[in-house]
Amino acid sequence: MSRFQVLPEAVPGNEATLMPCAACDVRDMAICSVLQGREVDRLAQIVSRIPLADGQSIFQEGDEADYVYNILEGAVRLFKLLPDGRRQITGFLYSSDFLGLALKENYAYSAEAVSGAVICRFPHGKLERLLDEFPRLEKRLLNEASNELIAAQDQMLLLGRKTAVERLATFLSALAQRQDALESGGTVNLPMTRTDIADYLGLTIETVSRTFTKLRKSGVIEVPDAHTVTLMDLAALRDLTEDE
Amino acid sequence: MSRFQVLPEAVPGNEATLMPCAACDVRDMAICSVLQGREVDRLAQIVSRIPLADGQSIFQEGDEADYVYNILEGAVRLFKLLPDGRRQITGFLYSSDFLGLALKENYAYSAEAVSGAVICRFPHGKLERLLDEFPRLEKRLLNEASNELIAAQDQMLLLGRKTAVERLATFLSALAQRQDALESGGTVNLPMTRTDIADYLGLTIETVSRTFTKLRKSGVIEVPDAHTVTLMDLAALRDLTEDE
DNA sequence: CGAGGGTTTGAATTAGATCAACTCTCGTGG
DNA sequence: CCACGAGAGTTGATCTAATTCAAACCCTCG
Repeated sequence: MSRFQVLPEAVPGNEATLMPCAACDVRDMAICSVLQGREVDRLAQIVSRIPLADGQSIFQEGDEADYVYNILEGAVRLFKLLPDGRRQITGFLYSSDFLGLALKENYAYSAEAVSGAVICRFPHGKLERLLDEFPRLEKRLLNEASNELIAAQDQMLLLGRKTAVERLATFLSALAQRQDALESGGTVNLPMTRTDIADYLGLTIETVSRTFTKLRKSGVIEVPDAHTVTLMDLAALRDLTEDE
Repeated sequence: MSRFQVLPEAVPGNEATLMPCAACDVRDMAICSVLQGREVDRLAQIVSRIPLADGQSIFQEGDEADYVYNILEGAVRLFKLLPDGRRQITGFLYSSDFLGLALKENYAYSAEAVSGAVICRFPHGKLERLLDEFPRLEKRLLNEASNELIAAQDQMLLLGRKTAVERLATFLSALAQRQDALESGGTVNLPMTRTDIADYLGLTIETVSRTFTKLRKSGVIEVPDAHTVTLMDLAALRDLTEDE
């Protein structure tokens, strides 16, 4: 993979490089995994690998939806803004996630790199044609959309009805799941800032900070640095989510 | 249609009746609209028309997802519960809406009739087979899922960042859209209770009631009865949503 | 060493929740 | 025909979880 790596100093220019999908890190996890043998060659011809600077915009709400993406590395945030600047982050994407499910002619939300993001870009129109050719790909997307919808409903429950402690516990618990930190003592990486977490959980940055402190003082987590959480008592954390 | 009408007194028994899709009220709006000519006959063989008593459960979160549905008449609510009873309504469905997009083996949420609901039931497995046969149907579902995801993100913005007035204005404005009440003076029907609205908007029933009063006193709406809203100033209502 | 993000902590404020009446239907039955 | 009760909605008084305002406290990096 490293020979396709675009060096950090190349980032500002934002140059895309062609990439043989066969060598891709997320080949077996992303939507591409439903393609077999030579089928991926078709994909390889239409994708570009794009490294992003932290904070860099991928697209903005309202832009023409010309491309869809796979996340190869790092983290990405999706969000919507109100005219006065209030922001709601509707999701974080990590490596192997697909970006571009919810779209019509234009993107319904904005997307930005959080940290260390490298993405794989597909022209939307060409992907549509591939969908007709490979029904398995379409099935996979429908399945992906179904998962997204379930996650969205969980998030609505969180935003509409959960307390600050329940929100943060749910967030950390889901991250732990995603990062296979499945037992106490495990460690979870938070690539995003407290402001991002606040805008994702429908809270203010101060409340997020205070809630971290509360969890820390109650012995459920430790926070060696702002972007690392050690799970001291995963069962207790799960209890705090109030999920069944 | 009337000859397929199951009379109200038959509701408690919940009996399903076969139904020729050709005569269906929502034939041209629901997902069925992508099927042509004789294709719908295949559908007709696997569907049942089921009238529901108000408040009746369609399925519960965790149930095996054996069926998917179209709403033929009336309104349906989808919701999730926390163990202590807090409820978040994740959406209302109305006639021609599809129910069953977000599912794996089991339903991820519960569904109940709100009022006057009549639904059309498909065995999940048989629909899956139809999907393979009619790619257009699958495309339509993917498109439907995309719309749902966009709506879900709007709702996250509402729940995470909007004030009570903004939430109610957004809700009423969306209902007006759906019911083609596109100008001031138009009237909107609210099939659900204040409790339902509260659980949808992430508020309490008292706050919903006070917010209705506020909108009424400011001359934006009139409320002839609890289930009817007259739009006195649709532009002002739209402004209050804070959407662009 | 000093500047500027990002984060934490404290004190004061407030939007919305909670608690508590009270009203308005509407259906039931004496 | 009217009394009654139950469910749904409204309104008022009080409370509180989270926000807002304010001030430090890191770090890292030039």
